[in-house]
Amino acid sequence: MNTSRKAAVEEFVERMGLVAEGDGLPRIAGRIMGLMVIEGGPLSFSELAQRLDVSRASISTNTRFLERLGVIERVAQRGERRDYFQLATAPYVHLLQGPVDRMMKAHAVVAHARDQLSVTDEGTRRRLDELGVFYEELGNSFRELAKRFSRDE
Amino acid sequence: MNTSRKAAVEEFVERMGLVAEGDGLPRIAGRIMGLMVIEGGPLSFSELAQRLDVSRASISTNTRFLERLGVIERVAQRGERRDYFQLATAPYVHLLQGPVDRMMKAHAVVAHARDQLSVTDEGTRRRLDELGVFYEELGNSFRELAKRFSRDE
DNA sequence: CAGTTTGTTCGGTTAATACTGAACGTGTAG
DNA sequence: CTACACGTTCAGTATTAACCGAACAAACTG
Repeated sequence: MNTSRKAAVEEFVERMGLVAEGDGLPRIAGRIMGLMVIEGGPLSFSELAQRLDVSRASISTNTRFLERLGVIERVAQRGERRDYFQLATAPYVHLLQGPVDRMMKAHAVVAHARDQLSVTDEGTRRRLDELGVFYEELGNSFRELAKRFSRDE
Repeated sequence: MNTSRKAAVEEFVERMGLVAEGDGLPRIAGRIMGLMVIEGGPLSFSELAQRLDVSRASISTNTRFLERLGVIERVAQRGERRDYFQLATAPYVHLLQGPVDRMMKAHAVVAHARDQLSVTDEGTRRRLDELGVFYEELGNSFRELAKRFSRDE
């Protein structure tokens, strides 16, 4: 039964890798997240490399990446030299920052275009506004979600 | 002054290409969208290739892509053999379908994992639930936005 | 019927980037 | 002091996918 659990965990970790890839994150980052969701406790650098069967170099770059994002945090173990990692509090909020920035950027692109050439044609202005509202609302949704997920859970 | 407008349009079109790329769409698809937002009217296949300085092959694949997505539609011109394209009604809703699907998929991955090994550890179950809720809520937000943008605008 | 235009499809090239192996610096243990 | 463990960095490799040119079928023109 332990073997089937192990298989299930591995499957989940792999799938989280693919999910992450779909969101534009490196696959290994997703696999790290997946493993950390399963195993709560702090995992050592080497343990990650071993369990995921991945080079230490990749663990280094991806833990730094997730750490910088705010999804995981590096913790020290008393008397241990190794680095340990665990999920940050409210880890998933930080996954929304990238999308929020992208939407703001997109909105700015549209607004800039509107300022430059809106005068000319009425239809153009209307279509630019619609597109601008789209990106704006999308950004707002992400921000609201982020607010929700920063409080609780 | 016409030259500056032309430059502004080109800049916007290029930037829309980059925005699209950030959203995981092919750059040319974004450029097509950008051009169509500026020029309202139906644009011919050849015109697109010409204005965007892009191979007809790319126009073919990307118009098909956007058409399939529902963002643009292929329209006929009386007595014309060429294909013309224009923005669909409520074009941007369809850009949300992909994200919605991805979130549902992600949620399913988490739910499946939860079903297989939730029994064992309490913390694991909690963390899986949190992640599941995250994807679920994200999907819901996309759906709500889609509903908003399918009505008006 | 020959020749042209239109859009699609396919094979190959190119560009971006995730990942690895190896070299390195630092700290620790024997 | 030598040997090893740990994490980072860099250069090279591999993989993915966007894009193009060319060959093609279909439809129209003279």
